[in-house]
Amino acid sequence: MSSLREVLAGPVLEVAPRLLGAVLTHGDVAVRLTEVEAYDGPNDPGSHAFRGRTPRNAAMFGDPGHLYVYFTYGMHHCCNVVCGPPGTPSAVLLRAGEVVRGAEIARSRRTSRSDRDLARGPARLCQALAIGLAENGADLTSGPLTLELGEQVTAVSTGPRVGLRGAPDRPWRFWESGAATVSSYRPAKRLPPAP
DNA sequence: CCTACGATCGTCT
DNA sequence: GACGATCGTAGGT
Repeated sequence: MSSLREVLAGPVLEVAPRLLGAVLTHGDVAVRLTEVEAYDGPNDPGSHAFRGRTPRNAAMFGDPGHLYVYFTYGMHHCCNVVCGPPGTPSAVLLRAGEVVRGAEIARSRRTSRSDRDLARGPARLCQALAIGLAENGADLTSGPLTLELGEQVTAVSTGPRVGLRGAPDRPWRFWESGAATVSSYRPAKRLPPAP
């Protein structure tokens, strides 16, 4: 049986689907992951690390098994699990999951009508788990934030990533087939019609 | 169900 | 100075 850190140190495209079914816990709230996206560091025009290391993305260049959290759209946070061999800035964006513990608390943090939507979407997942910049770089093998691999999910679907422009479409989004909590797909803004 | 749009600010050009 | 790994609401079908 391999440790979490060993698994996360593998190639990002192998790690990402293995995270489906894993449970991320922060204090009293826990979320079982149903949708993730792979970001392959320097080879990936869609990755925050594509243009090298900056203060914001520094956590991606750290050891696997840590969190990379960023702030976007002036109001939302998204979180990634850093993976790949140490120093390779690869990460898996946690896009959605189902709240399996602490639903009461998660509900109080969110303005959502249904429990299904509590952690459905990357920023909602962060809200439900109270993950913000304070958690950037957090070690997932100790402390209040922990990640536990679950039973391997066998029914996995793949498709293009969400919300990206300027990156070739790569089927690097993975979700548990049929899961109710998978985020709704919003295609990237369409280009204006050619003249 | 769907598409459209405003919010709001850190980051990098 | 432009834009974003998004969300919630509004309104139409």
